[in-house]
Amino acid sequence: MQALNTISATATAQPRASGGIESRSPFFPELQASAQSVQACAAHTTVFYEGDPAASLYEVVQGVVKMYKLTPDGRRQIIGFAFPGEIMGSVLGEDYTCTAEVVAAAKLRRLSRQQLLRDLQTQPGLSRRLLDVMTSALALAQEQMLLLGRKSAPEKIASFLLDQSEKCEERGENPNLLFLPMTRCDIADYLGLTTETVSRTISCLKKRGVIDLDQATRIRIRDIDALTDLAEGDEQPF
Amino acid sequence: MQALNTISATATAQPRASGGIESRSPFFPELQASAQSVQACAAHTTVFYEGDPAASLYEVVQGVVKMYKLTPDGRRQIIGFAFPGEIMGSVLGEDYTCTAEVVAAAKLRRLSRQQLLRDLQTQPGLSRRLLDVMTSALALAQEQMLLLGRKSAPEKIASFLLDQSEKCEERGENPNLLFLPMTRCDIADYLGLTTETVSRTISCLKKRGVIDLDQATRIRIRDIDALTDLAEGDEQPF
DNA sequence: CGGCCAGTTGAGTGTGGTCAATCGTTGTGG
DNA sequence: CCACAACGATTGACCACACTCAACTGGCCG
Repeated sequence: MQALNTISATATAQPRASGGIESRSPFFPELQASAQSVQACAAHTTVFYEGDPAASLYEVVQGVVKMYKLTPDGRRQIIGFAFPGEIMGSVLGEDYTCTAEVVAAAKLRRLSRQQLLRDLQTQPGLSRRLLDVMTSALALAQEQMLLLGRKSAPEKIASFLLDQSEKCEERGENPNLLFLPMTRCDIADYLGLTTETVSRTISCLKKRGVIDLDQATRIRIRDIDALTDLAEGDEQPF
Repeated sequence: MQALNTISATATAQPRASGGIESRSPFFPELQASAQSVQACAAHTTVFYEGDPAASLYEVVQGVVKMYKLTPDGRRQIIGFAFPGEIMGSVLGEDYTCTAEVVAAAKLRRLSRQQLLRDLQTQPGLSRRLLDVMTSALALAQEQMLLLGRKSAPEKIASFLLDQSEKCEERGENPNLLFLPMTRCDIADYLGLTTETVSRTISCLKKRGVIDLDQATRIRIRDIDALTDLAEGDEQPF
């Protein structure tokens, strides 16, 4: 399966900014053996394709990668964004279940799946950590299903911004100043909306004074309580 | 969780009409120790609540259980239906991430999570099997995100019916004769629709001759190719 | 300067939701 | 045993939220 929107991998220098996002330590420190290499990938590079044999897993060291699935006619659903410290691909799945494409210039640590499978036998703690990763991935997926199936556009946007804010906080950054390296179209495909609706809803939030933005990729949260209320559907959307 | 159906697919005995779907062997045969008991649960019984401490895991031996999440104002998203052979709850999560409620009279085998955690240390193959279960659960969740975010109502219904048909086939039953123990409202909450839309779409499929139904809970697939085309969005919905 | 792309904004439409009435089945109590 | 209540399913009329199509803006780079 090929991605429709696989834009030519022009090595465009990503407009700064993702510099701050970097994981401090490898996620699986015990796996130096199976770590093949750390490679740098420019934006729009496709790391792997859905349906291809899953030879490797990748740990995001720096940058952001989006994972998505496509319908036969080209509609896209972004499954998630992988930030530094996160793992893409699964140990036991024979094929990739989604396509991974670099959003903001990234460094990826490649792990051999075969090697990992062998390590599973010898390293007792490893499967436990993998289980841990998958447990939270599954919980996140369930939360996203609730969002996709039952939330309105304003609720989706508010939830997304709050999630990003939390991620910022976990990285020790200012949770009120979000840098969003993905495009409006990416956000739309993540939330089950269109670019226009994303743009409109964000404009509306700005007009209300809930958020503020100078550039499209940089959002300041002014009223986090209003955002929380909106995410939970407590408040009138418009 | 298709991997869960790696149970003996030999037997074809399909007992009593009201959903006497039953798995013949426990999913974790090595876990007789941690298996507390097998309890019978009537329809509408709640097995566990989202947010409660996850003391136990449950294997569905017979019947069907739905798992769902709620928004603060009561909207519901069904995360999945658990059929015989499938596991509910996770080993490493401290709290349940969703609520589980019996759809069709069920028998559930309870497994102590504490005991399972201990068994993880001593039984080398166990974590591998758990990883396997979670891997397919995650793949399924991703597929469902694509459905919820990007498919139209007819595509959702068609996809759902095909999924159910596949499940039938894996159980060794007639894949063209579906028994759906869940209500239209359950189906709607699983697909991110309303009961009315589910009902309308099913009626439309019937009118077109794609499916046939005498009772609401029993659907015969007459034209599986048309259904496949519809699920992929190849065909005009109406 | 001009092309390109992401983003924004506007106008109009349509899919699916809301509200409401009716039908059909099941189960219960007089 | 039948009447009736309760509930799920179906169908219709209408509406609104989000999508489509389109125009325009602003930033970036050749």
